[in-house]
Amino acid sequence: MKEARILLVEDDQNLGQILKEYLDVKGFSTTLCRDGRTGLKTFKSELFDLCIFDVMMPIMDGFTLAEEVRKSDKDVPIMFLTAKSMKEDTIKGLKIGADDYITKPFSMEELLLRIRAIMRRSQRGENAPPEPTKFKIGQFNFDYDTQVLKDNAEGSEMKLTSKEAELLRMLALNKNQTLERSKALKQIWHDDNYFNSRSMDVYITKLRKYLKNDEHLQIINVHGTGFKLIETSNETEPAQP
Amino acid sequence: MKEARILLVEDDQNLGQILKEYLDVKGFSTTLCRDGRTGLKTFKSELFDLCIFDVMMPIMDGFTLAEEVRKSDKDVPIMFLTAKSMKEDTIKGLKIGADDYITKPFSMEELLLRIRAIMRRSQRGENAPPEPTKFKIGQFNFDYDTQVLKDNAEGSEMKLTSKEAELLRMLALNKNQTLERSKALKQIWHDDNYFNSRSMDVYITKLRKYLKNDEHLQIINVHGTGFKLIETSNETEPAQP
DNA sequence: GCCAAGGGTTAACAATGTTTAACAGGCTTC
DNA sequence: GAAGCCTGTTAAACATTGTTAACCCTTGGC
Repeated sequence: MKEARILLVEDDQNLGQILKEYLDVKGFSTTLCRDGRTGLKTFKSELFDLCIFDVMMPIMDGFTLAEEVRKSDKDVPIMFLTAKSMKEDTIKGLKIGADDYITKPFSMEELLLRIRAIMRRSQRGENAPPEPTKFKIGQFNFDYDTQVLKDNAEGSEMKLTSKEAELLRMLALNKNQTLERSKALKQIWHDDNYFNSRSMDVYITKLRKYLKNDEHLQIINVHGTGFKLIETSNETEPAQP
Repeated sequence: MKEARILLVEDDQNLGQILKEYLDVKGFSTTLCRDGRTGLKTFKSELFDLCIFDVMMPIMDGFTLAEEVRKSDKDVPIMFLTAKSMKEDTIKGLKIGADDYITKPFSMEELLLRIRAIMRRSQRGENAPPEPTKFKIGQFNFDYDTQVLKDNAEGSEMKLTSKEAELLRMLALNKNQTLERSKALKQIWHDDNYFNSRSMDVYITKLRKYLKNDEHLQIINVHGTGFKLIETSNETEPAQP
C-alpha cells in the first residue's frame, strides 16, 4: 500500500511541526501549511488522501477552508482540530462533511488511531469498483499492468514507459470525455505546475504518435481545460446542419 | 497472556524504585537500571517488551540510549520520561522512533494507562495475520524460509542468497502492485541511499534472470518510484468499460 | 595463517526515461 | 488583428535504470 498523503493546515508553528514530524515518522507523507490560503493553494496543486485542518486560524478559518476544498473535491476526508468541543462548531463541521473531530489537547496516539480509522473507511470506498487496467482503444489493446500497447491491425506490440502508460490509462478511463489537465497532473506528476504541464504536452505528442495508425482515434485538446481521447465509429457520418 | 517485561532506566533512585514496585504490583516484570550504560548492557542481554527511559541522565542520556537500543532492535516500543514537554526533545525523540512521552510530574495511573495502550498496540501488530513465507509465483514455488526457488516446469531448484530472497519476498507480497524503491531499501538495506539503490538494481537483474523461464512473469520498473512484479494470465482479453 | 568460495557492494558504461528549452503555431479577447 | 497566453513538436540536457565485471569482505577448510 502506497504512502498516504496528508495535508495539515495549522497556524501554530510548534504544534504543526511536531505533528508533521510525528506523522512522517509513522509512515505518512505530510505537507504542512501555516494558513488557510496557502493550504487551499497547496490542495489545488497536489493530491491528498486526507486533510487535517485547525479550526481557529487567521486569514481563513478551518471551516471556510474546508468549504473551499469541498468545491474542488467532494470526497476527500477532512478532519478538524478544535480547541474545545463546541456544539455549534460540530454542527457546522458536519454540514460541510467532516469525517472526524479531535479536541485539543489530544495525544499523538489518539490522533494516529483516528487517522487510521478514516483511512480504513475511505479505502473500503475505493475497493468497491476496481478500476480496469486493460482497455480496447480503437484497433489497439492496451494493458496498463504490463505497459504494452498492441496494434491488432499490424500485430505489433509497443512497450510504453510508465508515464506514457499512466497518461494513456487516464485518457482511456475518460474516453470521449475531457480529462482535466490539472487532474492528470496531480495524479501522475503529483504537482500541477508549469513545467509538469509542458512535460505532459510532450507525452500527449508521444501518445498521438503511438495511436496514429488508427485514424478513428484522436487526442484532441480542450483549450485551457485538458485533453479528450475520442474514438469515432466507422459507419457513423454525422450530418452537418 | 504472559507477563510483560519492562526495562526501566532512571537515575533518580527514589523515583526509580517507586516506579518499579508499582509496575511489579501491576503485573509487570520490571528491571531497573540506574544509568544508560548498564541499561544498554541489560537490554542487549535480556528480552524486553517495553523500554522506559528517563531523558535527563548522567553518563548517557535517554535519547542516546534509545538510539543505541534501536541499533539492535528496531521494533521494541520505547517510552520517554521528560522533565517538561520540550519541543526539541519531542522532535528528537520522534525521529528515533519513540512510541510515547510522559511528562513529569505524572500520575502512576496515567503511566499505567499509557503502558497498556502501547502493549495493546504492539500486540495488535503481532496478532495481525502473519506474513506468508511461501509463495507461488508463476511456474515457480518460492520458499522464503529455506531461500529456495523451485521451477515446477523444469523441476529444478535454485538456492537464493538472503538479499535475493528478501527482495523477491517483498515483490511477491506486492505482486501486481508497485513496490516502492525506498520502502524496499529501508526494509532490506536499512538505509535508502544512492549506493544501496544501485545494489538493489543489481539484485533486480539477478531476480529477472531467475524468473526468465516463465514468460508470464515480469519485473517492470516504475520510473523514479520502484518495481512491480507482474504475473499475466495466459489469455489476454481486454475489458470494455 | 593462507586460500578458495560465496555473498555483497562498487564501478563503469550502455540504454532508457523524463524534463527542460526553444521555437512555431493556435485560440481568445479586446 | 495584435497581444498574450495556451499548445504542438523537436531536440538537447539531465536523471534513472540495466548489466556486467571487478572488487571487497567474510567464512570455512586445510
